[in-house]
Amino acid sequence: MRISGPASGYDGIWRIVPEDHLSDSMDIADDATRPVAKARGGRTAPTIYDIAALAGVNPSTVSRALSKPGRVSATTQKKVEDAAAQLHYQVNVFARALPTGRTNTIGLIVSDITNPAFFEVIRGAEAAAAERDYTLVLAESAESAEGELTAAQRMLATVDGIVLASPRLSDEQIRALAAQKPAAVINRRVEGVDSLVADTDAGVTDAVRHLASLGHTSLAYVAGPERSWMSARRWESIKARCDWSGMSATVVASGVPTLDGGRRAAAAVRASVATAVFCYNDLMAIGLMRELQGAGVRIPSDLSILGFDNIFGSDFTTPPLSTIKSPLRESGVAAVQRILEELDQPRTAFESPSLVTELVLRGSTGPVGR
Amino acid sequence: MRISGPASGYDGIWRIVPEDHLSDSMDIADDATRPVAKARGGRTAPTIYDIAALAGVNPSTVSRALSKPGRVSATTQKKVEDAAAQLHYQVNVFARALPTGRTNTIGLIVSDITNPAFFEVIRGAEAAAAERDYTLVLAESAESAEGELTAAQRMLATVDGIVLASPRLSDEQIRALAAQKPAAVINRRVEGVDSLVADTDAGVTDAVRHLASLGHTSLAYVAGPERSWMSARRWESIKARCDWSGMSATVVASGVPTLDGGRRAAAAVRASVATAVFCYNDLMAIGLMRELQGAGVRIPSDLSILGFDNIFGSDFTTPPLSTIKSPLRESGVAAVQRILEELDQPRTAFESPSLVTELVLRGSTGPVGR
DNA sequence: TTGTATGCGTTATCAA
DNA sequence: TTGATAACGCATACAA
Repeated sequence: MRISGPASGYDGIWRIVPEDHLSDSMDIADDATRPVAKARGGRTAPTIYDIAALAGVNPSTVSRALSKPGRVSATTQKKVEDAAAQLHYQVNVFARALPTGRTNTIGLIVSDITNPAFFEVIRGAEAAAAERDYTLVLAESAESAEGELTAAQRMLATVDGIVLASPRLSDEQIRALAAQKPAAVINRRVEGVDSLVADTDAGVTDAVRHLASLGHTSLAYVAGPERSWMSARRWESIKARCDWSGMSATVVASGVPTLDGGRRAAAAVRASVATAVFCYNDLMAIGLMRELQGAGVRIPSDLSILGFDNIFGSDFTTPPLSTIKSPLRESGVAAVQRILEELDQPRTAFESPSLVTELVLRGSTGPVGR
Repeated sequence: MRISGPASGYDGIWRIVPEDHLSDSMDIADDATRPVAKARGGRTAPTIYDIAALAGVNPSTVSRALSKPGRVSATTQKKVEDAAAQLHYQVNVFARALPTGRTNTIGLIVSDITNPAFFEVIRGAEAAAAERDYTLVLAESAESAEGELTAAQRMLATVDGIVLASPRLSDEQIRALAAQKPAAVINRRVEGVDSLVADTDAGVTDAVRHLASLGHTSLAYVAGPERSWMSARRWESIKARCDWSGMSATVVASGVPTLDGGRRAAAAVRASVATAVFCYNDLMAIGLMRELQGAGVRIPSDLSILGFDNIFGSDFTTPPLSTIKSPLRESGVAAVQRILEELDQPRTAFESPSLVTELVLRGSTGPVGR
């Protein structure tokens, strides 16, 4: 059991501060030396008491003026704002969080911070949060369900709501998390929890049709992690489409959704009869392609390869990777917007936005060889 | 001027939560439903008062037992810990930060969260922070000096120390920041501020020697942002080495340190007489290479290209990029360790660790053509 | 070693 | 509309 104390005060949290989109409303650029609470020089930050004294009103009035505009007369509102500006007042987030429990912060947990697939999810979520003056809080679970749960649990103590991107947790665990604070899940459907899931069928249908037109009749799927809901969905979608088209499809391997996972699937892929292979994501597709090319396999003439997501770098390869693009940014935006909605008025009905995938044809797919 | 209030409560901060390295000391994996402060169900988190009541001691004793081990008798220490464990107690970070001003948090500002070059800096910094039970806080400045200053300024209010990676700020601004709380700078030398800078000469020397042995006599350098201290350093290093070797070297362009910045430098590179070109970073090198290849230039037979950093994806290209690897992770680790040192005992002398670059030869460099 | 009392900066409740 | 005052949870100076 974890207890507090210096040796366990670490809550495993990183934070990221993007450029302030409200910069037009500030002028601190010429003054990097105004006081910060408990700063080095011993100077202390101005409080609402200082503002109150300067404006000639009560501190509680200052609090109202600054946090609940409209609950105070126009004249005192101005007096307070002027005084606050003059003192370079900045609210103490700790003091505010203490009585309210609110931090104007939303958590986002991704499984791997170095996976470019999450770039856009993060940026989308950040933009949606910033739009409403909220702060985004990221978590990395290192592809481990256990790490994910502890990260989420800790995060929950300091955020107003939480977004889980491609979680590895069980449905039950996710529901338990969602019971505590507003939550949303990306890339996975969980009964009873607001879920943002892209329609993979659209992209897969186009991809299979494309492969069929190229003469392929035997496909393979290099699966992602066993616990990945989305990996299962992608396989289902591929299988269904192949059945419909009269093509054969098999799962050849399963592993970590990284470059290395893709490399390790190379042997199994070569052993199969497939002439075209889908990979769970672009990272695996690139790893597979490079491993195969190293062994003399020509892409796409000997084998066609397709990925999912369309990440940074997927067009660096030779040939550039054909892939099924996911609405990553849109998912991040929608998830945060949903949390914000719940925060504004709890218990409103969730209406999932339409999120569609799209086939991006580049060079790694071609006519069936020989 | 910025004032507090709901419409401006956003402090532009994201947070990232990595897997907890202390997971062996906890057992919450089977219990995702214990109370969180101000949770949905209305349940409230246990406080030191609850622990005090259960252990039969005073709350202040609980506080001491949990935050300053050794200042309390062994028996009460155990009583308190047991009670805390039984209640699943988790310290309220806001309440702790209020009187102390300490958050056990260290800030890190990078210019672009999607630049893979920062992956290792981030992971290194995170690891060093986690090692000491500190939390890492990230900031993105979007390559803008102004955004960087506001991000840093805000971050300063909630962290114990700050790390600036490749900052675009002026030396003066950086010093002003460092005057407020412990600070460290990565990839740049700032007088009066602890700086972590890799020795570029080592890698450059090897690279120029390598190019000379391949018959090159005329080099070019595609510079990074004008305000980039490191870009200037790299150019100096290249120029000095070329002078020494009797080779000519020119700066052909300057721009944003991204794929696009590299692409835009293509025309200038073609117009130059150089047969080998260094780029400020791998991102630019890849952008340049792809743009050139699209125009029919063969790499490396028509032109040799070198990058800096050795980022994710730099080996995806054809040919794979030759580059000068930077000690990214080590820089992140060292910067955080330095901050921690300052926090432990202020005003200790700073001893910079040795950080060396290294030439990584791949396929983008070859014998001078024709 | 432990208990008492007070402060940290803000919000919220209640009167005026 | 505004002012006085009591939480919020923890740390700490001081007293015992």
